[in-house]
Amino acid sequence: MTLMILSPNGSAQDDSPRKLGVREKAALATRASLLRAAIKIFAQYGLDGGSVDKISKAAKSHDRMIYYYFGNKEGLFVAVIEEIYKRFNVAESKLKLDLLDPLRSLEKIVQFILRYYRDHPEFVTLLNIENLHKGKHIGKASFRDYSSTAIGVIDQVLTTGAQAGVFSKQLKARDLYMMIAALGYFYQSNRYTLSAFLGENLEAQSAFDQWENFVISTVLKTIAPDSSNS
Amino acid sequence: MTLMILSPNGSAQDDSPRKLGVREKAALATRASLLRAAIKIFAQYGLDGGSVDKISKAAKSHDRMIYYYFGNKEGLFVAVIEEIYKRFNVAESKLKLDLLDPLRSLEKIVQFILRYYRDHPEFVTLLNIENLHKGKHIGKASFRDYSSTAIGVIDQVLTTGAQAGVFSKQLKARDLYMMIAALGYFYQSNRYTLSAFLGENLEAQSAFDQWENFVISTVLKTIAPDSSNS
Amino acid sequence: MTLMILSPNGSAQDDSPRKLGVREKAALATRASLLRAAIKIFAQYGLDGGSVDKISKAAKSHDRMIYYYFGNKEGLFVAVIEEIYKRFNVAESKLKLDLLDPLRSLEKIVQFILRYYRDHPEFVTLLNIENLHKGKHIGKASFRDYSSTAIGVIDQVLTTGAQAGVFSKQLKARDLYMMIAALGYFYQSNRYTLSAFLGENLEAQSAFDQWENFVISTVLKTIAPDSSNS
Amino acid sequence: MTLMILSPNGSAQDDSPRKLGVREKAALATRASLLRAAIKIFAQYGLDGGSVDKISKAAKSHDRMIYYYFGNKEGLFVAVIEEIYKRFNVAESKLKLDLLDPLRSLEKIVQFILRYYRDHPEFVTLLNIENLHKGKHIGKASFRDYSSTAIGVIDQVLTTGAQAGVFSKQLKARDLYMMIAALGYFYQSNRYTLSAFLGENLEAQSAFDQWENFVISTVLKTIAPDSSNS
DNA sequence: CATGAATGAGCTTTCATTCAT
DNA sequence: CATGAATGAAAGCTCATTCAT
Repeated sequence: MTLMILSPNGSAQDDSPRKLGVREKAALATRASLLRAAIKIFAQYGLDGGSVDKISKAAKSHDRMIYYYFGNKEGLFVAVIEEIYKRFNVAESKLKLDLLDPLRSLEKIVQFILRYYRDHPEFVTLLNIENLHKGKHIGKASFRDYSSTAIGVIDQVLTTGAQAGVFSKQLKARDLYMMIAALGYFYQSNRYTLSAFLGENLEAQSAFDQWENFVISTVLKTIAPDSSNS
Repeated sequence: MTLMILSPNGSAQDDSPRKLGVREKAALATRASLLRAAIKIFAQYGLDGGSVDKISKAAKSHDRMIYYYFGNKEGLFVAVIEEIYKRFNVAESKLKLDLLDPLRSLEKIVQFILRYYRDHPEFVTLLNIENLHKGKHIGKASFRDYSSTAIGVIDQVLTTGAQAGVFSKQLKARDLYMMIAALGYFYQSNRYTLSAFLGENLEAQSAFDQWENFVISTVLKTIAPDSSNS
Repeated sequence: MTLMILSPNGSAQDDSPRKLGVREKAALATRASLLRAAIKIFAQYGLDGGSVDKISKAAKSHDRMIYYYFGNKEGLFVAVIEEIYKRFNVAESKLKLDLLDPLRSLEKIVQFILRYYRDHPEFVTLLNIENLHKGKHIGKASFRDYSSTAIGVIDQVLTTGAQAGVFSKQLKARDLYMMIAALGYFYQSNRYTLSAFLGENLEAQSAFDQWENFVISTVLKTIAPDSSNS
Repeated sequence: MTLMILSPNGSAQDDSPRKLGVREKAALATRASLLRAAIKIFAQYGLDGGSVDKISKAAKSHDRMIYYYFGNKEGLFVAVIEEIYKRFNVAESKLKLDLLDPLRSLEKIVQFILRYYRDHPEFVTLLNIENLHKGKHIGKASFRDYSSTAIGVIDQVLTTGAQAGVFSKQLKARDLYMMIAALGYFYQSNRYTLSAFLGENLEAQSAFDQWENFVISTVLKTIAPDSSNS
């Protein structure tokens, strides 16, 4: 469920639902359909603007079903937050890193994060919505500490790199993680106001590529051993 | 109207309104009061959640006045976006930088941005809202290109620093500006979800101080001349 | 569904709803009640003046139900137009005419139309409203071409009368129909301004009787074979 | 002020405003402009839909002026009703009839009425609106009995025709007037619903011409001496 | 497991009108 | 003679949610 370190333990399947009846299957399908629609509609219209009606119609279901499966609108949004983190984690877990090459690993991590944000704007949007609501729902979501594992991986990379003498020893994994996330997130999240100000379309492929290169080089500079101290 | 470079030309007073009648004064007060209330309420409840009723009541005025002065709710929000940018700019213009000391200047710019975001959460929140609406309103706002002047200042600092041999010549001001903004903005904007994940309260003074130091040192590392290239 | 020609085929029951549950019955009652109230309120206050609130209250229901059953106010008005035409048609279909007596048939048709307008002022009023709105709703209503069948009957009467030598052959049924409708409609529709001008109350029974006689005699003169041509 | 009978007494100028100051002129212009705008807007949007705001803007004036000149919205509508009757009368007064040719005179009267309705749809529309409001405003308007003079003229024509032996003696002028008005008015007023039903565009020139011919011939048949009675 | 019916509160906006200058 | 400011009521409509089958 996290950045995989060359050991594909794909066996982990906690919530294994064995042998579902046809009705249970249909029920799960309805639930999944509502959840998928909710992600789309909430990302598009916001939490207030995304009405249960819009969602149930997008899912080709009925309002009532949302209450049936998620209790109420808030419960649905909690499930949405859970789901998008789960998806992020699943994607993250498919990242294959070679700890023997920490520089390359770090580059890959940066690339993964920046591109995930770019390719999943609903993830960014929904996190923004949640922060606008002061993190009210995330506390009610039930998931194991995902992000910390991501930080753990960065920590491992940092440690390996430091041992190899290519990285500075003083850096905290948390800071580096936040730095990468910030540089990727901000670019995506604020692309509309930024584009207006910079007079430049940040959604263009070239702009993104340039930014990605900048972030990678900045991150590498950040972890480089202090030359004046050596 | 921008980062002031040691030349306090505070005299500029463009739209000087001379001799207002008592009615005109009251009218301006009503408008200003509505705008102030709108900033507060929109930041608190969002664009959908911040009803014209809540706003007009917070301003001790009436719904109708919003339509009188701003046309409609959207016009009010456009005015809000304009206003918060104006405020940011006014604050920015009070920053006094000594170009002879580019390192210190850069440090001050970073500090200013990070602390402005921290001390004006409504600025961050409202920009998020605007981005959630795909920058729909900012295009309708009428203001001179603010951010580019900010970038201009950074550009000057970078050039001065490069001439003095303390900065790398290859860095683009735009990238550096975005980097600083991203690191400051993300910390503030995503503090709720981040706090949940890191298991750490990012609103604590110590957490902020630590992050500020990290950002300053990272920025300085980023602009440092490439030692291997020297 | 039209002027019945002595063949009472009252059996026709197309949309037979068999065995309704108690809920479904109540639902239909709610819908019907809203529609009835809408006819009354729209006729009384006009389309703008007849608020959904007034209507729902008159129907002892709730605003929301109008949107539930009719989509919006406009949809409700479309349903109203449909309904009043349907009612007119039902009444029309009960008219029993003897084609062997075309003179008497024509007289009966004139009487029916004039008296229907008089006894159903809401029909006239609502048609006026619709024309004030340039026929915007009638296009959205779904009904089989009613009026043309009415014209068809007049056509039959005219043909029969012409064959019997009592009617002129040159008259178009459409023109005769419009003439009768015009004479009946105008009297009812414009009775307020007319009364003011003529200084005479057109709502008095005697005034109506006199007008009815005038219309009948005029119609008969109109269809009479041209004496100079005989 | 009425159907002129070959005696152009154009001298009648009651409300002669002699020598206006420049301010008084401007004031009258404002008033006239508002009135003109009101006719247009009321005809277009109805009494409820035609807001004082729309009207004052269309007149390039201000809401307040409506209250200044007409007291309130109702007063404005009363003035509108007055104005359109006045206009109709002015047009009517320009009709030149030769009483020595009653047949031709009648034809001309029919033509005048039908064409006036066609060319001044706002007249028809506004009368409809007034009738929808049960003639509430017309009573408050101050004008001399216009329509009765029209009837008077028809009466003269009828008398002359009867004396000449070409018209029936039994016809009442009022009935004939109402008949002509009805046939012209209904065609114009109900053209939208009629067009929908007849499947024929009544606004086409050819349709109007045909109807005009029908009305003229019908009117002539109506006043023809009863051949069986002669 | 799913659905149509119902509810009451809330939303943005427009309205006719009056006030103060 | 004209204007900007202000007001309170009401409009059409959407909302999240619950009820009864």
